[in-house]
Amino acid sequence: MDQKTDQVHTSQQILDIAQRLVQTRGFNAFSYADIASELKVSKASLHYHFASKAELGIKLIERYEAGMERALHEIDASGGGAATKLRRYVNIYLSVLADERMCLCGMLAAEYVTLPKAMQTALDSFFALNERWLAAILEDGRTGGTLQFKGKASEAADYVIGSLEGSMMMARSHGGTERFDAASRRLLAEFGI
Amino acid sequence: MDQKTDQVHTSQQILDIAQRLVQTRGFNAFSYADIASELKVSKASLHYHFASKAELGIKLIERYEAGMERALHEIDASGGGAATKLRRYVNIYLSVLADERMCLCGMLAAEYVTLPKAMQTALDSFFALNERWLAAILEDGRTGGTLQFKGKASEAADYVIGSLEGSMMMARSHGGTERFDAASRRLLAEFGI
DNA sequence: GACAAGTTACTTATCAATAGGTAAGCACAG
DNA sequence: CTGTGCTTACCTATTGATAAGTAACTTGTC
Repeated sequence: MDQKTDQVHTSQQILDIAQRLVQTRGFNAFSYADIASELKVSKASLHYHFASKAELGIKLIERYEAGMERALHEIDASGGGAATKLRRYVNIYLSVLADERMCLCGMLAAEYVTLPKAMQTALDSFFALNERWLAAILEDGRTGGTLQFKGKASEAADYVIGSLEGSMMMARSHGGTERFDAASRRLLAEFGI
Repeated sequence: MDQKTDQVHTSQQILDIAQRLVQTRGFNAFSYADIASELKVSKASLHYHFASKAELGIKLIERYEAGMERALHEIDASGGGAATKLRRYVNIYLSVLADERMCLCGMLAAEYVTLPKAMQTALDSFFALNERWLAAILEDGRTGGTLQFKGKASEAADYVIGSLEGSMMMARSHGGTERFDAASRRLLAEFGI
């Protein structure tokens, strides 16, 4: 097999495994050894691709944010009103939970104070992206009369993010998505949908 | 000094320090060495009081749940309607956040899958207590006309807990309580208060 | 009330396992 | 023969945990 392809392939595989481990166990509860044994490569090989755990963590957040950005653009492009877009946003969280995972960044938010500064900065950026996008959708919906809420759209956006992340966390220990479903329906109902 | 008093004293101090560490850093991100150096005792001494980290964790949750139970009984006894009681419940979370901490159990919920079974069970019990109490208050308020919401009270209670825990988590990385204040006001508004 | 026999609350010293990380070198494609 | 993608073989620090000992106090027995 081609080496360059291999490199990309291996790097991606490392990130895939690491992401799943962070989403299920958290950043402080997995090690290079965990990835190495699963991928059947040496720990040193992991250090070749990601010099330090902090660097791996940063790449993980950046990739996750890029994926989220793509998903948000797809929602933007897919047509439908603000209410539909909000529903689709909630469904992103639902699909993560259905895979028995936490949101990568929700997990990392819990570990925030223990993370390297660069990871904290990357995390801030992820949540800022979500807040901006959500606030715009909410404001748009209120203007168009399809969404109802009071106060600043940015505050409402923070509320939505906090609610979804928290409900996800709570639902995870009970298995299944029922609790999250109920909570997200309630959240959407607040906006009149 | 009296020995028995000493034991209680030291055990409490260990729990106090461990609790703060879990609430700020998480269970997987602190060690016996952290407590030992802060309390200026040997690690072995910690193992004398709490044979294993898992045992320490269980005691931590049990004590926290007992404290919560006391706080809830105080709210019950303090008079006032369901709306006032709900407000006071939210204020418990607010005071924890004002101390720059996460809810102990909210933190542990994030680490759920990495915890010893006995800790998971203790955690379940904590959240079950909160859910039961909240559901009763909510149902009471709805019956009395002081709180408005739709659907099952237990589901509404789950929603409140998830929202509060999540908003707390999100607020923590931004310092201050403003974001949590805004979110909790919005949450309470949902119930018509 | 004296004194042996515990008990309590620690200590020092040590352990195996694991953490993240590095140095040096090998195989192989271009 | 050079660079890429790895490996083997380490290293140091830290993890939770244990063994063995000690000083200080308590308890039961005579």
